Amino acid sequence: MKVSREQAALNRERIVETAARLFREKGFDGIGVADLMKGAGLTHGGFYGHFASKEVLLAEATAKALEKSLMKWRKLADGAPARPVAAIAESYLSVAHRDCPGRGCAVSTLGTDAARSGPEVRQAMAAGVQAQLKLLAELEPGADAAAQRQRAIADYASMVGGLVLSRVMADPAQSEEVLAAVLAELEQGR
Amino acid sequence: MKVSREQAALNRERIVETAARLFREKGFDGIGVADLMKGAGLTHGGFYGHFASKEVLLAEATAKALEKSLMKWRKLADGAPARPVAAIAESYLSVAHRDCPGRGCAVSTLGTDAARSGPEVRQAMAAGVQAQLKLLAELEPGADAAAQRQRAIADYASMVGGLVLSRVMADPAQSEEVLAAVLAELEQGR
DNA sequence: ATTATCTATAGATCTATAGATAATGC
DNA sequence: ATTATCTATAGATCTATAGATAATGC
Repeated sequence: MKVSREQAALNRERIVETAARLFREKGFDGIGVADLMKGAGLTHGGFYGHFASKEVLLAEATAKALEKSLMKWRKLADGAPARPVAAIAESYLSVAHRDCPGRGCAVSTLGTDAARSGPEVRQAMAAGVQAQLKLLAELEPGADAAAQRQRAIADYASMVGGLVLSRVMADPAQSEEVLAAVLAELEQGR
Repeated sequence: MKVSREQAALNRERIVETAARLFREKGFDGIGVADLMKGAGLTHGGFYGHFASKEVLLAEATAKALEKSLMKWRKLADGAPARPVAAIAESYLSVAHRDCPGRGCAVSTLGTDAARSGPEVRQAMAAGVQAQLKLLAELEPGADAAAQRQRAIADYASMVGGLVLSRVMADPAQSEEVLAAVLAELEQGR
């Protein structure tokens, strides 16, 4: 039953990764500790050897999800140096992203849950958002740093809101109209 | 114990109003039928005389909340005929709105919950969003109806995303920076 | 007689803990 | 000997239902 320390660390990692996916797919209250552990291939009693509470995992999974998003943004920007923000926006406001909430931006899937959560979770998400805003601001055109940051915030808000709206729309045509409109207006603006 | 038909209809109405507030404040899974009924001054057993299930109430409360938002937008637009969209955006991206989720836009509080819900709830929210987009499009400047609608969608997405981000930010200064930036960029765009 | 509401509870599920188990690491 | 995981369960909570109650509406 017992595993090596190394394996235990890998198990912990797998719990966080599984949680980062399942929370984004089902929401904070949509998945329980037992099913979460099952998803990671463990039994639910073992959970509390790794985490003090479900909420601690929420915070960690949120941070992990946003770290991965930041890495993805960096890659997208590096792959399109002439128009990095447009590359990020096109990826963000895509049908693929809309249909894969479990691997996408945690703000678009867990933003409202986080806003209602305790300080640990909110802090984790706020820090992740700030990191993404920092990168986005560097990539934005603009007269000065303040103008770049303002644009970064506005663009991020458009992307988050656009994706949330596209997921609310049950009709695919309506949903894709939203994605296309937000993207078009975003690229028109510059 | 029994009340008149008229009173029963008023009670049903009060359950929906209470639900519309509490769901927006606490999320779909953050409030149970018992507490909901308590909030409406009734006992929880009586709930199922009015609604077939909690999910049916979710859909109805969502529709009610969005109807009220639409009425508010109409009023704001009528009160500022020279710049109706700006008036709506200023109200939407305000500290007051951020701090009163229970009386504010249901997309900003329940959008991600709705995206994970069944067809009834999603349909209710999608219909509410379409009604708001219709009004907003009429108020937008633009060469033709298509341009107006595109702007309406993009502006709505900015507002929703901006408010969600502002609620994620635990630090008031950061939160208000988001509101101000989205609003400024939105008004600059025209 | 009908029915809106209440009390009580069934049955499921959820977080967290206690204690047993068995393999690791000294 | 230590400890990562497992089994089992406590205690709380949640949706939904059953049956009783008492006031309305015919």
